[in-house]
This record gives sequence, structure tokens and C-alpha cells, in this order.
Amino acid sequence: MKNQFWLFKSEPKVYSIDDLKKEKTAFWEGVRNYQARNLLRDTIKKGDQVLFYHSNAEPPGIVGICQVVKEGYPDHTQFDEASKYFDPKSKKDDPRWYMVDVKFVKKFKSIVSLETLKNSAGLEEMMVTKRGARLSIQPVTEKEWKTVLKLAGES
DNA sequence: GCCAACGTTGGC
DNA sequence: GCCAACGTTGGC
Repeated sequence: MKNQFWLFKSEPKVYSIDDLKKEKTAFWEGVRNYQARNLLRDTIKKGDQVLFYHSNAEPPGIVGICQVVKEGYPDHTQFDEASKYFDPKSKKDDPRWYMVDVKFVKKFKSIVSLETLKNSAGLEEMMVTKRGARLSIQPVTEKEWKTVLKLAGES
């Protein structure tokens, strides 16, 4: 199947593009929202490309690209009592939460800020530009992907 | 730090 | 199964 495009949000204070650059690959842990879980478990495939978005940042925006290297599997932090992502209601034989693995691809020379996204033609329907769009894993169209790369000066 | 938006929980 | 209360997200 043709690769799909996504946008993953992360708070840079928790996990930034620089952390991923340093570690090369990472588990995308801690997603605790059912809609996002369904995407991680069922829809996101190996090879899919991902815009890395910094939320709760100054400024918020897209800072780079990563790629899915392992498809959805149970998020081990849900069973770890020491983790802030621990979920006492999740069963080992019926895990509630899933994660994927991603690898670093590139960091943009400069951030494509949320403000820029909102002011760019062709991105009017992009989920992240809509108010109240809190979903941390969002689908991105190929057209939106290309537009963002152009804005970043990377295409 | 405020608060709007929205998801989840729990009493009934 | 409704919905009020509560918690979280995340821009500003």
C-alpha cells in the first residue's frame, strides 16, 4: 500500500525532535485517547511518514519529519506501575493502549509555526489548524504534506 | 496562568 | 443511556 501521512504531537519538554535526533528511534508511548489508539493500532503502517509537531511550545509548530518503522503493538508503559502512563484497568491479555516506533528523518532548518500553517493556502482543512483539535495523532493528506515541506523549504 | 474545547467518568 | 461534573489539552 502507498505510504500515508500523519502528524504526531509532542510537548518538547516531554519529548522533542532533538531527543529523537539523538536517539534515532523511539517508541511513541503514552497515547491515551481511543481515537488516536485506533489509528496507532489499525491504520498506521510501516513506512508511513510523520510530521513532528511541538505542542505547548513557543511557538507551537511542525519541526521535522520522522517515519514509522514498527506498526502498532501494545504500549508497555500501561502495565508499568512506576510510569505516569500506567493504566490499572488495562489487561495484559487485552491491552488497551498501543504504540508505534518511529525513526528520525530530518529536522527542519526552521519551524513551520502554527501561525504559518493557519495562514497558508491549501491548509485550511488541515486538522491541526482547526480550533479545539486536540487529537495527538492526526491524518495529513499528501497535498498538505507537500505544502508543509514547501513552507519548510525542504521540498 | 487562563480558559475554551472536548473527552471521560459516574450517579441516577 | 443521559448528562453534570470533572480532568486534560494546548493555544494564547
